[in-house]
Amino acid sequence: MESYKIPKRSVERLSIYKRILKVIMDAGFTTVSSSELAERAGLNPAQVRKDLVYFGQFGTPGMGYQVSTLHRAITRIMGLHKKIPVALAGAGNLGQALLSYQGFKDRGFIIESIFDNDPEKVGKMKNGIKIRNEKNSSSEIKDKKIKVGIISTPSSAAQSIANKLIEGGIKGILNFAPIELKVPSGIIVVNVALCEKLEMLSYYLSKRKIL
Amino acid sequence: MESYKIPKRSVERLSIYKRILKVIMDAGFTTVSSSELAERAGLNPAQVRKDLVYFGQFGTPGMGYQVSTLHRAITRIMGLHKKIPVALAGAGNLGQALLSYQGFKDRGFIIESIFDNDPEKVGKMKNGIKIRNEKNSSSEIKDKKIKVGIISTPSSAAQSIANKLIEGGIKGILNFAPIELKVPSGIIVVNVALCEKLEMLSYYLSKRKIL
DNA sequence: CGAAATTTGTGAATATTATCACAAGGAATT
DNA sequence: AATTCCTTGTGATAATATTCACAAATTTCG
Ligand SMILES: NC(=O)c1ccc[n+]([C@@H]2O[C@H](COP(=O)([O-])OP(=O)(O)OC[C@H]3O[C@@H](n4cnc5c(N)ncnc54)[C@H](O)[C@@H]3O)[C@@H](O)[C@H]2O)c1
Ligand SMILES: NC(=O)c1ccc[n+]([C@@H]2O[C@H](COP(=O)([O-])OP(=O)(O)OC[C@H]3O[C@@H](n4cnc5c(N)ncnc54)[C@H](O)[C@@H]3O)[C@@H](O)[C@H]2O)c1
Repeated sequence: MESYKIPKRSVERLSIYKRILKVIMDAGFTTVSSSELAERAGLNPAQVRKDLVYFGQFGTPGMGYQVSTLHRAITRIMGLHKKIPVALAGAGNLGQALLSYQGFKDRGFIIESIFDNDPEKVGKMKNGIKIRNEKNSSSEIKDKKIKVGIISTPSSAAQSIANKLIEGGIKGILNFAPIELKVPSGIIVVNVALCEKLEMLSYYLSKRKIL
Repeated sequence: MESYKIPKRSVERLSIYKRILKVIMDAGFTTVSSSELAERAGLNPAQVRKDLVYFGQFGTPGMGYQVSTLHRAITRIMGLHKKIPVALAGAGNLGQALLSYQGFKDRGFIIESIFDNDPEKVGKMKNGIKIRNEKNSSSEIKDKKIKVGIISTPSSAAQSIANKLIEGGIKGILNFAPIELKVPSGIIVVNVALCEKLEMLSYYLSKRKIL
């Protein structure tokens, strides 16, 4: 049923290749080899080729890859060629940083709804949108047909807001709260494990007797 | 030279176990089994046991793990039992969110220096610290003996600020800029690949014809 | 045009990670 | 104290992921 088994890591790297291709393209180069890409991404050239071949044959032996063609192909493969409306739950410190992040817009992710439960915040405008009460999130998401949600509430509220988003029709969640969300099958959750990363850093530095 | 090869993933999961143990401890339980931990972390019980055994034998057959003992052990293994001074480069949207994040303090990460290059920001106070000009970052870090840095500048500035931090004696970097930093061997970089995560979400949703 | 130089795509070989499955250890129960 | 019931730690096995290495394709250059 699944189109071949493509490693999750390969998908994540696709995003990295796209970013690097953009840089190369802007620098005026028209072709690039797998070893050049690998060098810039800190990977093995064979891995770059394997990753790309999961999605099609983009290269020309003796020459490499057409930068703009490959960039466009990856953009399309990842579904980034059209705008994606997004709902944001939790307009706190992190939520507001995400709201004003240009990089999301550049990639086509448009935040179209914002939810919070703080009466101080509900009703206020942010980035041209009115912050709504999280109680109404399901129906608003349903109305706006939004499929992607970002959770940046405290972890205590994350599961309940996830349920509401899903009830409203959200199919994919980017979760910043340090908690494993329980979701029905078919719903995709991607966690941004920020604290874990910092703690990993602490581990490696401690091990080397640096801290 | 390296003490056994412990998978990076195991280290990251250690951090997850610690978080879950805290929840279980606060709920008043004194012991926990690998299957309970696995259930809550969305993992396989054997994996939980394997992960823990990399670091020591903490369990009692027939009973499981002593919650508080294991929590303390992990905290120590990860070097989180003492305060860790941190330098933050880039006091923009994200940087300011990180600054006011209680979770970092709770985990012992104390931001003691902030650098920016925006004359509007330099000199202003944030969380009780004066934002310094990034030009002076090396010497200030050297003076304060800070070993951990967080980079939340635009990616165009990330490499140069990384160089300065390292020059000042920083050994570990948590990097939010979407770029692969080049660093001397011995310096540890952990990337928070936020855009990649969102793009992955887009990919999986597109593949399922949801977007 | 033909030879040399590149560089892809890929099967095979490694290496790494995750899961299974069970003997052995210890707790709880009678 | 014997029995039953759990649950660990771990060797064996399976699944994944990465790297090697090379034939085939194509460009470049003489
Ligand atoms: N800020 C960071 O740098 C950072 C770093 C790592 C992880 N995180 C995680 O991200 C999440 C957000 O962090 P933050 O610093 O922005 O916290 P915050 O407290 O500043 O913001 C949380 C926001 O969520 C709102 N909220 C609470 N309950 C809600 C509900 N039921 N529905 C909708 N909104 C609700 C609050 O009113 C607040 O505006 C937390 O889970 C935190 O652990 C944050
Ligand atoms: N904000 C987000 O939600 C988000 C999400 C994903 C990734 N990121 C990444 O995080 C980084 C920061 O994002 P942001 O939204 O906070 O950007 P921002 O523009 O709001 O902030 C960047 C800050 O860095 C400062 N700066 C610039 N050059 C500097 C230098 N050489 N030394 C010190 N400081 C310098 C700027 O003055 C500014 O204050 C970027 O690389 C961005 O791609 C941000």
